Amino acid sequence: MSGGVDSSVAALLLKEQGFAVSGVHLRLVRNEDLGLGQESRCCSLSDAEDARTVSYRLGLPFYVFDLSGEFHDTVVRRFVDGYSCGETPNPCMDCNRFIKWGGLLRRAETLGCDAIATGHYARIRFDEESGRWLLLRGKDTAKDQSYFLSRLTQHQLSRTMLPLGELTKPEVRALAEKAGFVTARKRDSQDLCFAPDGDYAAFYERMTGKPVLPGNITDTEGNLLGHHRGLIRYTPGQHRGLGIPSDKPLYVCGKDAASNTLLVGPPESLLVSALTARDCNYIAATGLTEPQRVEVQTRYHQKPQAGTAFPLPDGGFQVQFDERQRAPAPGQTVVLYDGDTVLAAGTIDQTEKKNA
RNA sequence: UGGGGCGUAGCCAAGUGGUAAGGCAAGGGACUUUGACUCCCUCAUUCGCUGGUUCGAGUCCAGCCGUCCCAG
Repeated sequence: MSGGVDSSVAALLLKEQGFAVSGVHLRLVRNEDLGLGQESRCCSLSDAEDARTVSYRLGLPFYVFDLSGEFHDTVVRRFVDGYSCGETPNPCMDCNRFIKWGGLLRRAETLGCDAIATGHYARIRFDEESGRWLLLRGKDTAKDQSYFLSRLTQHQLSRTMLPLGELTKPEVRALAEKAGFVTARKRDSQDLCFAPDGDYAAFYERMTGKPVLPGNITDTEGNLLGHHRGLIRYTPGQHRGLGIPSDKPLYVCGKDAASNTLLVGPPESLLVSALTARDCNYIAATGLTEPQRVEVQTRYHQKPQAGTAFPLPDGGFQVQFDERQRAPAPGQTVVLYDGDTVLAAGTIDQTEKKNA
């Protein structure tokens, strides 16, 4: 229980359905260790208190698991490493994969629990025909979070309950309101939980002890246009923060970590015709054996895009888009769908900008 | 030193007598369990300076300063 509305209602629903439920709050960050203030969003003291309050109201035993060590060694480390390589990591994906369905699931199993439950908007089904656990979009397409769960393995899926999968956000808020939860009206959004001030560069410097170096900004022809304040402050497709006066707005179209150079260009320079994915997870089938028509998301809350997925020898896949896509970023997650069903997910490795 | 051009917000740039467009940048907000995108709002009592003409000047005139080009 994060201390938000969704996990509060998830607990409520399971309790009402007669399950033996325990409330668990994860402590992921020790602010002191990271040199942060007290207002870290999903790990703050007040969020833990809110989770505790809801648990008590429901009469649930309540635990706080301190997974900050694992969190640091997986999520934070990969975050830092990703930026070091010039990529754009997705720490929330890693947190699900290594923490919630890592340390949390293991502890739950050790304690004899049959499953863990979360407040994600997605659905899990067992498919008799294929004998596989399937991950489906949430019924509330506006809040669908299957993207973030696309890394889950068959075992993890088999041990997971998502009570909010058939509900909409307004319904969940109404249930929370009716139950009198303190979390009923808490706002949805949150920044990265371990860098609440939004200053990634400062966080990176604290964690690595290495300074973030300024460098040149050039166009694709190599003309010097300005200077950047450290490559990690920028990601493909980004527009804000470049500080370059121009007749048309400019966007980040590439990063060269070797020369510490940021490449910028017009919107057309961002279009990608194909990408390759590494480190892939297959859900609906054990893998990809032949080219397959798919719907693709390269970011959360994106309208699915048509394309064709081709298997790669290393177990990864390549996606060729029907229409070129705007700024998919290496390091981010690409998810393949068939309608509401998640087929596979991978980490974006390379992107191709050839005209298709 | 002559001749010509120019000098409007951080940058670019409309505006030739009637009370300062727009773009880029910047700041703020919305959206959002990652990075982004997007959207909305804000942003020159003032037009290099000083005088003058006029009911009224960024717009006309004079001088000065600055800058660019051509002559040299």
